[in-house]
Amino acid sequence: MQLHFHNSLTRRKDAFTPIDPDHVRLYVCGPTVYDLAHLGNARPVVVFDVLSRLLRRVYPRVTYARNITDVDDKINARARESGEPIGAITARTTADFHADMAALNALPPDVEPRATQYIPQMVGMCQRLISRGHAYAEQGHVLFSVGSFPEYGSLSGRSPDELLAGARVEVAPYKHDAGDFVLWKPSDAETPGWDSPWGRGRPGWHIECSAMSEDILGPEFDIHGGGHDLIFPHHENELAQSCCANNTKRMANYWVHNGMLLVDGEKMSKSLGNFLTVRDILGRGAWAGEAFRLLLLRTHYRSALDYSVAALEECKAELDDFYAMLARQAPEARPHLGMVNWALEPLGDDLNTPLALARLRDLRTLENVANVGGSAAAVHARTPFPWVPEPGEARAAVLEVAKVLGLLWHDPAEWRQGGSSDDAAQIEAAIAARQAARVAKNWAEADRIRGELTAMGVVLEDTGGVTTWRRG
RNA sequence: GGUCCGAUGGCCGAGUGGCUAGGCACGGGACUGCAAAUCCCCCAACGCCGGUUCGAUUCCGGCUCGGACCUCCA
Repeated sequence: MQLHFHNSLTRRKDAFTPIDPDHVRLYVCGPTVYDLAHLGNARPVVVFDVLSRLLRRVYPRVTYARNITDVDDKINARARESGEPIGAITARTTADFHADMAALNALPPDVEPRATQYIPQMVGMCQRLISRGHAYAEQGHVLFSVGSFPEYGSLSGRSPDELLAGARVEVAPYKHDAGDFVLWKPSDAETPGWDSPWGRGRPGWHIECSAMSEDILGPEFDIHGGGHDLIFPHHENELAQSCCANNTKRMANYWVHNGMLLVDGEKMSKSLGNFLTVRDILGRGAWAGEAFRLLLLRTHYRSALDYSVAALEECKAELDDFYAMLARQAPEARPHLGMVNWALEPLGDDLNTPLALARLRDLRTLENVANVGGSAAAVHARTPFPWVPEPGEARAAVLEVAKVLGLLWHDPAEWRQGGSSDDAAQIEAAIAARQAARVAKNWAEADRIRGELTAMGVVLEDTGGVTTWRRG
């Protein structure tokens, strides 16, 4: 399967050619751990989770690295405000992040480096940059010299002149040039710091990503991912730091950026204060994590996505339909490789998850038709050939495709009947009583029992002579 | 102000130089004792103005509106 990705470097969709086809290397910018993850933070995690699953399906070996930034002035500020020690803040927030992302079924990356473990590498990178003439030390700071790197601005499509013209901050006195950015900065006694050739200090502009990606993936790797808002200055600076320190051309060959999550048409961000945490969503019920994951995947990753509760509930209803199919008895079967590949094919075209989901629905319809009856003429018109599966075959294909999307991981019975499960026996007894009434053609009694169950929030489904139930 | 991205039916959302996805909602039907579940059918769209073309929702230009970035940001 030939993959294609939109590459921010070239601003077009490029065929993906790994540096080493036997080992694909992916780096994604992870969280700064000072607060709970909000919905916007979850988007890149889920998007690149699908990307990494796809890569693993296509290539024999994939290394996916995603950092934890646990040294940052936002963390320092939070510690000052709350009085909580920095280490406690970062440890707790990291654990919360892991739990929240697991609830979205995002697999852990292969490597999850922490900035505090890479201070020597960052210092070393600063030294290399200075010795190569790309950085200078001034008043305890180390600054990157933008003028030393003619390609600066190529990722974000800006010329250095434009960048200076648009600069809206005052130029610090220790900068030789207004566009220069801080790689290392001094720490006072109250601020965390490490010894360095320039005195006690701490990392500046996300040099940790450059140091860690080089250490783990090498000076040049395949894909660098993150949110669209990171292109400038974050990734532009990373690229400059890494290329100049390592004397390489690109750092990463493909730069992949996800669009922003919006709420009421505006970016969800901590600085705007309009954010909802992942935990807020998860609190809506056991279904909410998967519903939110589906919500993220039903829009193409590069588009803006406007969050709403109505959309989340629509996703829940759609998952109900999938789990209704999965809960039905069907023989074990092997997935039909041709149909699975047909459904997954859109993912190779710049991760077109909405189209893959449309095909997943078609596979669901085929299973329903095989199981419950009906016609699938409309589906057959779309599929590569009119596949008429035996019961269980399309179901197996659905699960295979869902694995790459990271969906449908719940137990179907648990999804449908979970929650307050202590009344399950009572419900089963009522269903048996109703069935007896139906056999006796005592419709009034059968409907009375069904009415009682409806009042309890239980929905009956009499499919194929078998009565199953779910919570409505 | 500069750079970039987007605008598709009631809502969400793919895609394509002609054959015009999919979902939700609405309406109709099949099935069912009645429902539910399931299946089928129907519905309706490409922001505005020009240009290129036999033909434009798709390509080009302009405009309007929305969003992102311009040294905190996923």
